[in-house]
Amino acid sequence: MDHIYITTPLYYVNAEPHLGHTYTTIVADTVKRYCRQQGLNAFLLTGTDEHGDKIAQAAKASGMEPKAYADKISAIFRSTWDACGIAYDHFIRTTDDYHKKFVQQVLQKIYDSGDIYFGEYGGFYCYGCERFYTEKELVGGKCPDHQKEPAYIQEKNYFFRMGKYQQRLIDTIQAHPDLIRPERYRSEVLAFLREPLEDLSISRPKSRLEWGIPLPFDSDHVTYVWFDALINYVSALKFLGEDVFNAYWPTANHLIAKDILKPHAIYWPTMLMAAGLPLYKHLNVHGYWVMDSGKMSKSLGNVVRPLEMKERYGMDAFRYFLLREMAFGQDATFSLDALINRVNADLANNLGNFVSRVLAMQEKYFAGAVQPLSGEWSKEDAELRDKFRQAEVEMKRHMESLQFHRALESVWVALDHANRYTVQTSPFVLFKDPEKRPRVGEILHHLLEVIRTAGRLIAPFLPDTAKELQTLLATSENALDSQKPWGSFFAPGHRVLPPKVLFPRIESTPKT
RNA sequence: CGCGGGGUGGAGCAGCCUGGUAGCUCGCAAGGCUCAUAACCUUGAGGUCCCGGGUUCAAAUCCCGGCCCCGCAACCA
Repeated sequence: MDHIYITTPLYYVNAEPHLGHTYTTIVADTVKRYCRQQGLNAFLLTGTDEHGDKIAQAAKASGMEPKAYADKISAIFRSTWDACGIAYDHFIRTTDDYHKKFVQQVLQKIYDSGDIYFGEYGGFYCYGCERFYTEKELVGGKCPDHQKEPAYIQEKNYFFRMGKYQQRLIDTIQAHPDLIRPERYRSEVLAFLREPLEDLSISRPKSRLEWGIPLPFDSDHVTYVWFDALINYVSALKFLGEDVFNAYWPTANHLIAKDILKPHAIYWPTMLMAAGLPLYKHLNVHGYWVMDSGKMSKSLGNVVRPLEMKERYGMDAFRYFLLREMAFGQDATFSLDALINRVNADLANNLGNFVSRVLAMQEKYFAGAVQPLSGEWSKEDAELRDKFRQAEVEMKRHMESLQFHRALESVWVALDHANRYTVQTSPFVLFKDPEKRPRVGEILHHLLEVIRTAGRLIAPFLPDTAKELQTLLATSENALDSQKPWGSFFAPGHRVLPPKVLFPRIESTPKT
């Protein structure tokens, strides 16, 4: 396989980007960068979901047309991802013409094949909320928002024969154990599928919801969320060309949070089946960030704004925290204390300080000039190299199972060892004896290899830092991509730059 | 019997799928080093891995039961 297609969900434009959006997007970006580094053609899609009642209402509330409102919020998402350095390849909006057209094509196709029918839908409708409630949602028979009893109304809607594909879906999930992962979510889906699947309401009458894509076979109805929002994953590729679609679609890796598991694990594959399209390759599901609001400064409230985090701590520090702290699939706690702790311990102390000490010695002892490596390696030298080889192997394994926190951990195990090696070999002591200076040069050569290798390994996670490391090494060849073996990268005499503080220690929680 | 997750040294977590000396970060104690961002290195104290059964030569890890927390339950990642 030489392609991989990675998607984030389409973010609903009823709110500005928050921590949840940011996490999924950063994970997607990291996976893309990693795959690209592994030699794959990686394509990352993100975008915005812009239709629906909530948007129409929000637009009205701010005195705007729905499209103008969506334009505004969508632009905020896009510029946020740009500012965060997210390497997306295409940004799709569900209001894009090509998308609307494609959605209609798919609807027409499924309608023609008989899997969409006109039926009656009855339910408890609250005129205040302008939405239906299920019996379970009602509190004491009343709408939880308006404290009023909803009216039971019936309305004609179009339905997708989802139930028809239930068994095929179960069979598919069972035949492909890693279709939905981590496994807990697969189990959850299979558990849900033990109950009969009802058909899916996919339209709303225009009289009640205008802001949507009209059904091609009945202009009095518009598409309700599912067909509109999910199909983007395919429409974006189709828009870029049939060859792009053919190359990437079979490799699709969707990234989502657990709240939209059901639509992606059940509605979407059955829709694809009905449309005669192959299924995605993996559905990758992560957990929630739980706000530790007790430890958060008040002005931050419960909203973590990505740009604010970038401003305060730097994008890489923020990325590092998110990727290192959450075990993909499980919930994790977000707190500034934990973030500061991580940044100080792992980035400032372990990585940053390590780079400083190595470059400082290289500068002080040899004016930055790399010294030659003799054929004879000490036991420590070989062990150091092996630790990084091991880190690379483990990283690969953990990336394949989406365990980003473990992938990073394996690099830091090696970095810890590099700090230990520095003390064990003590070049700063040896240097005092002029006869031992060649050995000091060798040790530093190995330590520069550590910087190069660590830079390569962390590049998908901390792209800016990796670039800075490369700059400090000052090599003409791209140090982050080079596959040259340990010890053969630096030409003797090549000058590296003096140290620079990569991550300043954060002294205390800001109380702004 | 709605569904799911969790309960591991002072705090926060990983490990559990693929049983076999209980690991990480922070904090604490003592020492070392001086190249470095008051960093880095070494050592130490501290744990009935929620409880009770079971399987096994062996269980934090698998199975059964119980207790206690926490999310979700048709469109907030």
